[in-house]
Amino acid sequence: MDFEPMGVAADLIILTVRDGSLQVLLIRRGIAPYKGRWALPGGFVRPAEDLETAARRELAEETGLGSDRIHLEQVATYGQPGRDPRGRVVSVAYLALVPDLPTPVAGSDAASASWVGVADVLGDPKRLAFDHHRILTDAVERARAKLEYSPLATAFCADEFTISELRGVYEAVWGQALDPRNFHRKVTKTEGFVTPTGATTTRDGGRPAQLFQRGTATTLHPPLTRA
Amino acid sequence: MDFEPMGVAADLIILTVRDGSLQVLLIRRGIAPYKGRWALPGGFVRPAEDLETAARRELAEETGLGSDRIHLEQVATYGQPGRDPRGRVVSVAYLALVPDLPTPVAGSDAASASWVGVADVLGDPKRLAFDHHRILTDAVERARAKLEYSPLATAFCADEFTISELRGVYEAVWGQALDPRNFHRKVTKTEGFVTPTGATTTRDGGRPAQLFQRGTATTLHPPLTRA
DNA sequence: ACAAAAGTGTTGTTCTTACACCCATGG
DNA sequence: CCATGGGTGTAAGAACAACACTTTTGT
Repeated sequence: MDFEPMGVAADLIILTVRDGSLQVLLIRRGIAPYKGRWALPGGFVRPAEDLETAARRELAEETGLGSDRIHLEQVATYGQPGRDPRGRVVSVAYLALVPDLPTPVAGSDAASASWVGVADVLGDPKRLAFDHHRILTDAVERARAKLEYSPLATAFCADEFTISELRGVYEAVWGQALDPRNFHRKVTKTEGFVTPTGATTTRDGGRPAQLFQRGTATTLHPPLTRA
Repeated sequence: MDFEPMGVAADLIILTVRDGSLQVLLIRRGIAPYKGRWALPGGFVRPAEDLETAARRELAEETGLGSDRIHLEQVATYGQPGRDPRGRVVSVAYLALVPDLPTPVAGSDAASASWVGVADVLGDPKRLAFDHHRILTDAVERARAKLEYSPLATAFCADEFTISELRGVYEAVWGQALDPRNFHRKVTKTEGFVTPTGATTTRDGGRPAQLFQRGTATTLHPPLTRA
């Protein structure tokens, strides 16, 4: 056992869909390095802590979300020497998908946290500190890909949702309009994707829509497809 | 910067297809802990070394493969406290896909390395040291999934290969027979998957088969599908 | 009545599957 | 000639895309 000790951090890409666009939770750095720049929330993994546990702890600290029901998955690990000017730090990136709750992003220790449009951030490679632009790019691509073959889009929705709300998630994440009629058919016919609750709502305007919950499927057959 | 220093290792899941079955390169551990058990090859990341560089170095050490043309991708990172009884070690797993070369697995520092059938190893959760059974499970599932939507199967083949050799890769990795005729059509019609070299071979017996090389595509549209 | 969104029907096209069939070689 | 694998044709069925059309609400 003869190794170089390194810092191990868990960084979070927390995504949500708000106002029809995909947004990411960023914090404004209050200290050097990269003071004043935007960064992904994150922090060091503690001695007796699992990687995912650390990610959930950070998630709770940043969002105030009792994180048990929040979707969280590991994306990749970044360890280029020099990626953190303070020393050798290896960062494990976790992707979190949260519904658009009226949660006002409980400001914690980090200076100020806020939701920022993903398209804006990805369009400017210098906006983020460290190698976070790269990490965000990878995480967003993961999310986009997983919507195709998994029922993950429901993670962005409240417990009960309408088909068009679900379609809004796809359209925001993929940045692409989908045919409401074909989408409706495909989603409701795919075994285990969504299950009707029996209730209806008129919150989207027009004719009342059925409400659904996530189903039990973990993969979608056949997948939904992007153009 | 106040963190618990940890060891960071790169572990390798080196897969190949030999004799019609998917095999993984394992080493027999010569020292405690888990002395005498099989384990994935790997080692600590050095101070000035990138994670992928470390993985390529280990790959070269274990297989003697000048690794530039070998497919290597990160799978996931494992960091449960207690996964290594010697101390806190976080392990970044890399998946390598190599052709069935007549390379006799250059024995290095590690006691003895050999190819073992993946089905056998996965069938016995106690065969591998540490949490390597879990890591192997994840890596194999990644490989199986990626064959569907990427031209990755060619990474298991020599520079020039026939369609039925490529089919043999799919059948070994998925553990499932495929229709030779439909497979042929699908592969040759998918833009950029394979390109004919013009040469033919009779090494598979029967009528001479065209030889192909990998194409330039990075994703397959439409994907090949498992049952 | 009208606008807006939900949801169903239909039609032509494309993809998939299963399998019949012919081709080109080695023995 | 025959066995072996390479490769093409084809027809039935499934999935898909585009869009006309009906339903049910709020205003």
